[in-house]
Amino acid sequence: MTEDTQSGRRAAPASPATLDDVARRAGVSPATASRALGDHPHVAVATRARVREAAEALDYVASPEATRLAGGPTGRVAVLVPHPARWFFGELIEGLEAALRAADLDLVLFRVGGPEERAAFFDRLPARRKVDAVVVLAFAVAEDEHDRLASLGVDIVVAGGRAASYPSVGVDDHGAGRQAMDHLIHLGHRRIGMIAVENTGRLAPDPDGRTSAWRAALGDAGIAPADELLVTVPWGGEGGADGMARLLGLRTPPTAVFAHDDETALGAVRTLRRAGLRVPEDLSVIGVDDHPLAALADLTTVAQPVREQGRRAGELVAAGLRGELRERVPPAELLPTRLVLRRTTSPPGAPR
Amino acid sequence: MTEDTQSGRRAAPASPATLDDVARRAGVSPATASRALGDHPHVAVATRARVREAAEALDYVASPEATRLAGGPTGRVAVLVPHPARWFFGELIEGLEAALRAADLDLVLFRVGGPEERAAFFDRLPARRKVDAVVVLAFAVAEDEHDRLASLGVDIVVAGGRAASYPSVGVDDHGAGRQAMDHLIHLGHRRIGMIAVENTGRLAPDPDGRTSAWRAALGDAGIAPADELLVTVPWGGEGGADGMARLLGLRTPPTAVFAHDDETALGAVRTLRRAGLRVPEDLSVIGVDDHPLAALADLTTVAQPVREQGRRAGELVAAGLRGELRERVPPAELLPTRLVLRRTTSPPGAPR
DNA sequence: CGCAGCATTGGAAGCGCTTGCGGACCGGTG
DNA sequence: CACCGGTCCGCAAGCGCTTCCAATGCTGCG
Repeated sequence: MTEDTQSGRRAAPASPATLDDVARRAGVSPATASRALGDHPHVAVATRARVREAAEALDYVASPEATRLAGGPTGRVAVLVPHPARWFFGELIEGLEAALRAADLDLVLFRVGGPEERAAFFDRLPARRKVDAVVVLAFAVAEDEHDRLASLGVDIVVAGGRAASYPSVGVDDHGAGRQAMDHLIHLGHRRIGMIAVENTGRLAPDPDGRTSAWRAALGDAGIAPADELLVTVPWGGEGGADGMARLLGLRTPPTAVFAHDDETALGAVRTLRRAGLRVPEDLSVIGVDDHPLAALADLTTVAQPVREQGRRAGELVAAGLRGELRERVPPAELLPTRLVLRRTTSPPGAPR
Repeated sequence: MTEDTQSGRRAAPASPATLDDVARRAGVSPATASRALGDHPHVAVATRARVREAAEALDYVASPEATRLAGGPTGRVAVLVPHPARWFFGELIEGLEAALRAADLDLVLFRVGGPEERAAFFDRLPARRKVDAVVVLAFAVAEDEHDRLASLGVDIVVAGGRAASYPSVGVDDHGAGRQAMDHLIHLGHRRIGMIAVENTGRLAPDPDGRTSAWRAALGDAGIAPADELLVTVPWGGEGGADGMARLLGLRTPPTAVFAHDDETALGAVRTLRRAGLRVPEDLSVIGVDDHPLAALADLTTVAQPVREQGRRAGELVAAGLRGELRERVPPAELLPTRLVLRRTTSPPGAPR
């Protein structure tokens, strides 16, 4: 901390160039400089160029604080994520980050995982006065939370799911579920179990999409959905393992299982392996997501473009901030999902 | 946009209470209000209380922009992360977020994954003037990058690895590697392969830690490390699968393999399964991390407290910002790793 | 050739908060 | 009783940038 070496002046950070510096260097007033840099109309091209040059030369970066204080946007968007460490959310974040970066927006992360964290966020609203928009990652916003969010007075977009009152981009969970179920049914399965995950903290905007698909697909195939075949577990591999164990404990276990997601499915597979059952010969398993490790486990699944969902959401935010899509009805974009055949599904009671 | 209802002033979001409002309500000057709220000395207790009340009543939140503009800190810390979607980084982020939130600091995420992204970041330095500190997540900062970072003029902390010039918190990679290797050697393995991962983008502050452990452990056991047993692959399950395939292609394949991390190990396991080999009967595999899915695959591994590393780094940042640890030598905290025995390792050529 | 009309640009007023400076007051001291 | 050293508190000057308003200089049309 005592290295004010070179020429006595500290490194750049001590006093970054200000707009005034740029203006002076370009030989214009700060007002004009501001307009030039901000791409405002009514600035001569030559002037604009000169200012740009000066800014460049001085390595100028506007102080976001001052900009904001004076009425401009903050250039920041809050991202509310339940579980940053889970693959699904991580992908969403990556996509989002790419889009936001392209739009020159900063991503401020807020975790809203457990109930307390979540309550704390909506209560204290730490993002208040700090961002231009907020992106909600795959969780349903409750009525009261909706109000709190509204009090931020900024645009809101949902990624990784649908939401009634906000623009959103996600996949058709019910449709994805149908793809999985139809595959199983086409293979000839009649007794199909479902491992759903608990909706703690009201995760997933469309919590029942996949489960309802299970029910609907069965119904359409003329099979009465037996309630005992639907088990609900905590999210994760362990949950999936437990769920599978419960299913195996039934008088007549299913011949195939549709797991809410790949990690749950992987857990189910472990239980089967440990029980000495072969997959898919003895029991088929299918998940949703196309998690990278699902490929390693040769898990058949319904893939969804997660990163893409994040990216689109980011673009939506950027567009909104640019003033576009302002008056339009909240668009709900649905990206396509597709069945990925691997080796955990096969006709019942038959190898291959 | 046309609801300027009540007495001409917009709804709450449009005009949050300002310090002036608070001051007026408390019957003092803004200056005093500021001091009262800021816990400055020389403010009568009664006054302070009155201001506090007023602030409370008005649901006042200082405008961070104004605060900062007037000289305060930004209350934000930049987090540089290569791959947000990978489990390791996700965990790091979760831990970091928790610590920063506790310190009332916002987390601004910057991805520095691919070479271009990385160059872009260090070139444009989008975090400039926007944060009070930066946390580097598990990648080695190059010389020139170091300089750029320094030009930000803020504290820097490394999480998930070691770094010569910055305070850091991570694990002893070499030590972790030794734990894995020693386990294999104790089991009686002599011919042990290593699947290392490419250090693209100069990831991992201590890129050679685990590999050097492989070499050292072998040497200490009186075994000459055969170069053919060391294969380097791109990070990920597929890489691990390829690496294993290469190892199997050797004239004399190893009887055990130490994979750089769990995902790589999982890939190796798949190759073995597909080759019809049994794990661990025919070949033992061990990884590092204790990825949640490693448990599902019954993978033996060396666990490292990832989230904890993030948390500690966050605390370090907070402490630094509070002015503590200012003059101390950059501390390099090393958290403990531990061997987690599961079912992918056993004595060579012998089940169980 | 004169004037309206528009493109440009500068002046200046803040945005909301922190703080140096100094005034008003109070109790204590010589 | 005048004066000193504090304690409290208000004034006002910015922090760096945006934007309203007005001023300037041209251009083009009647």
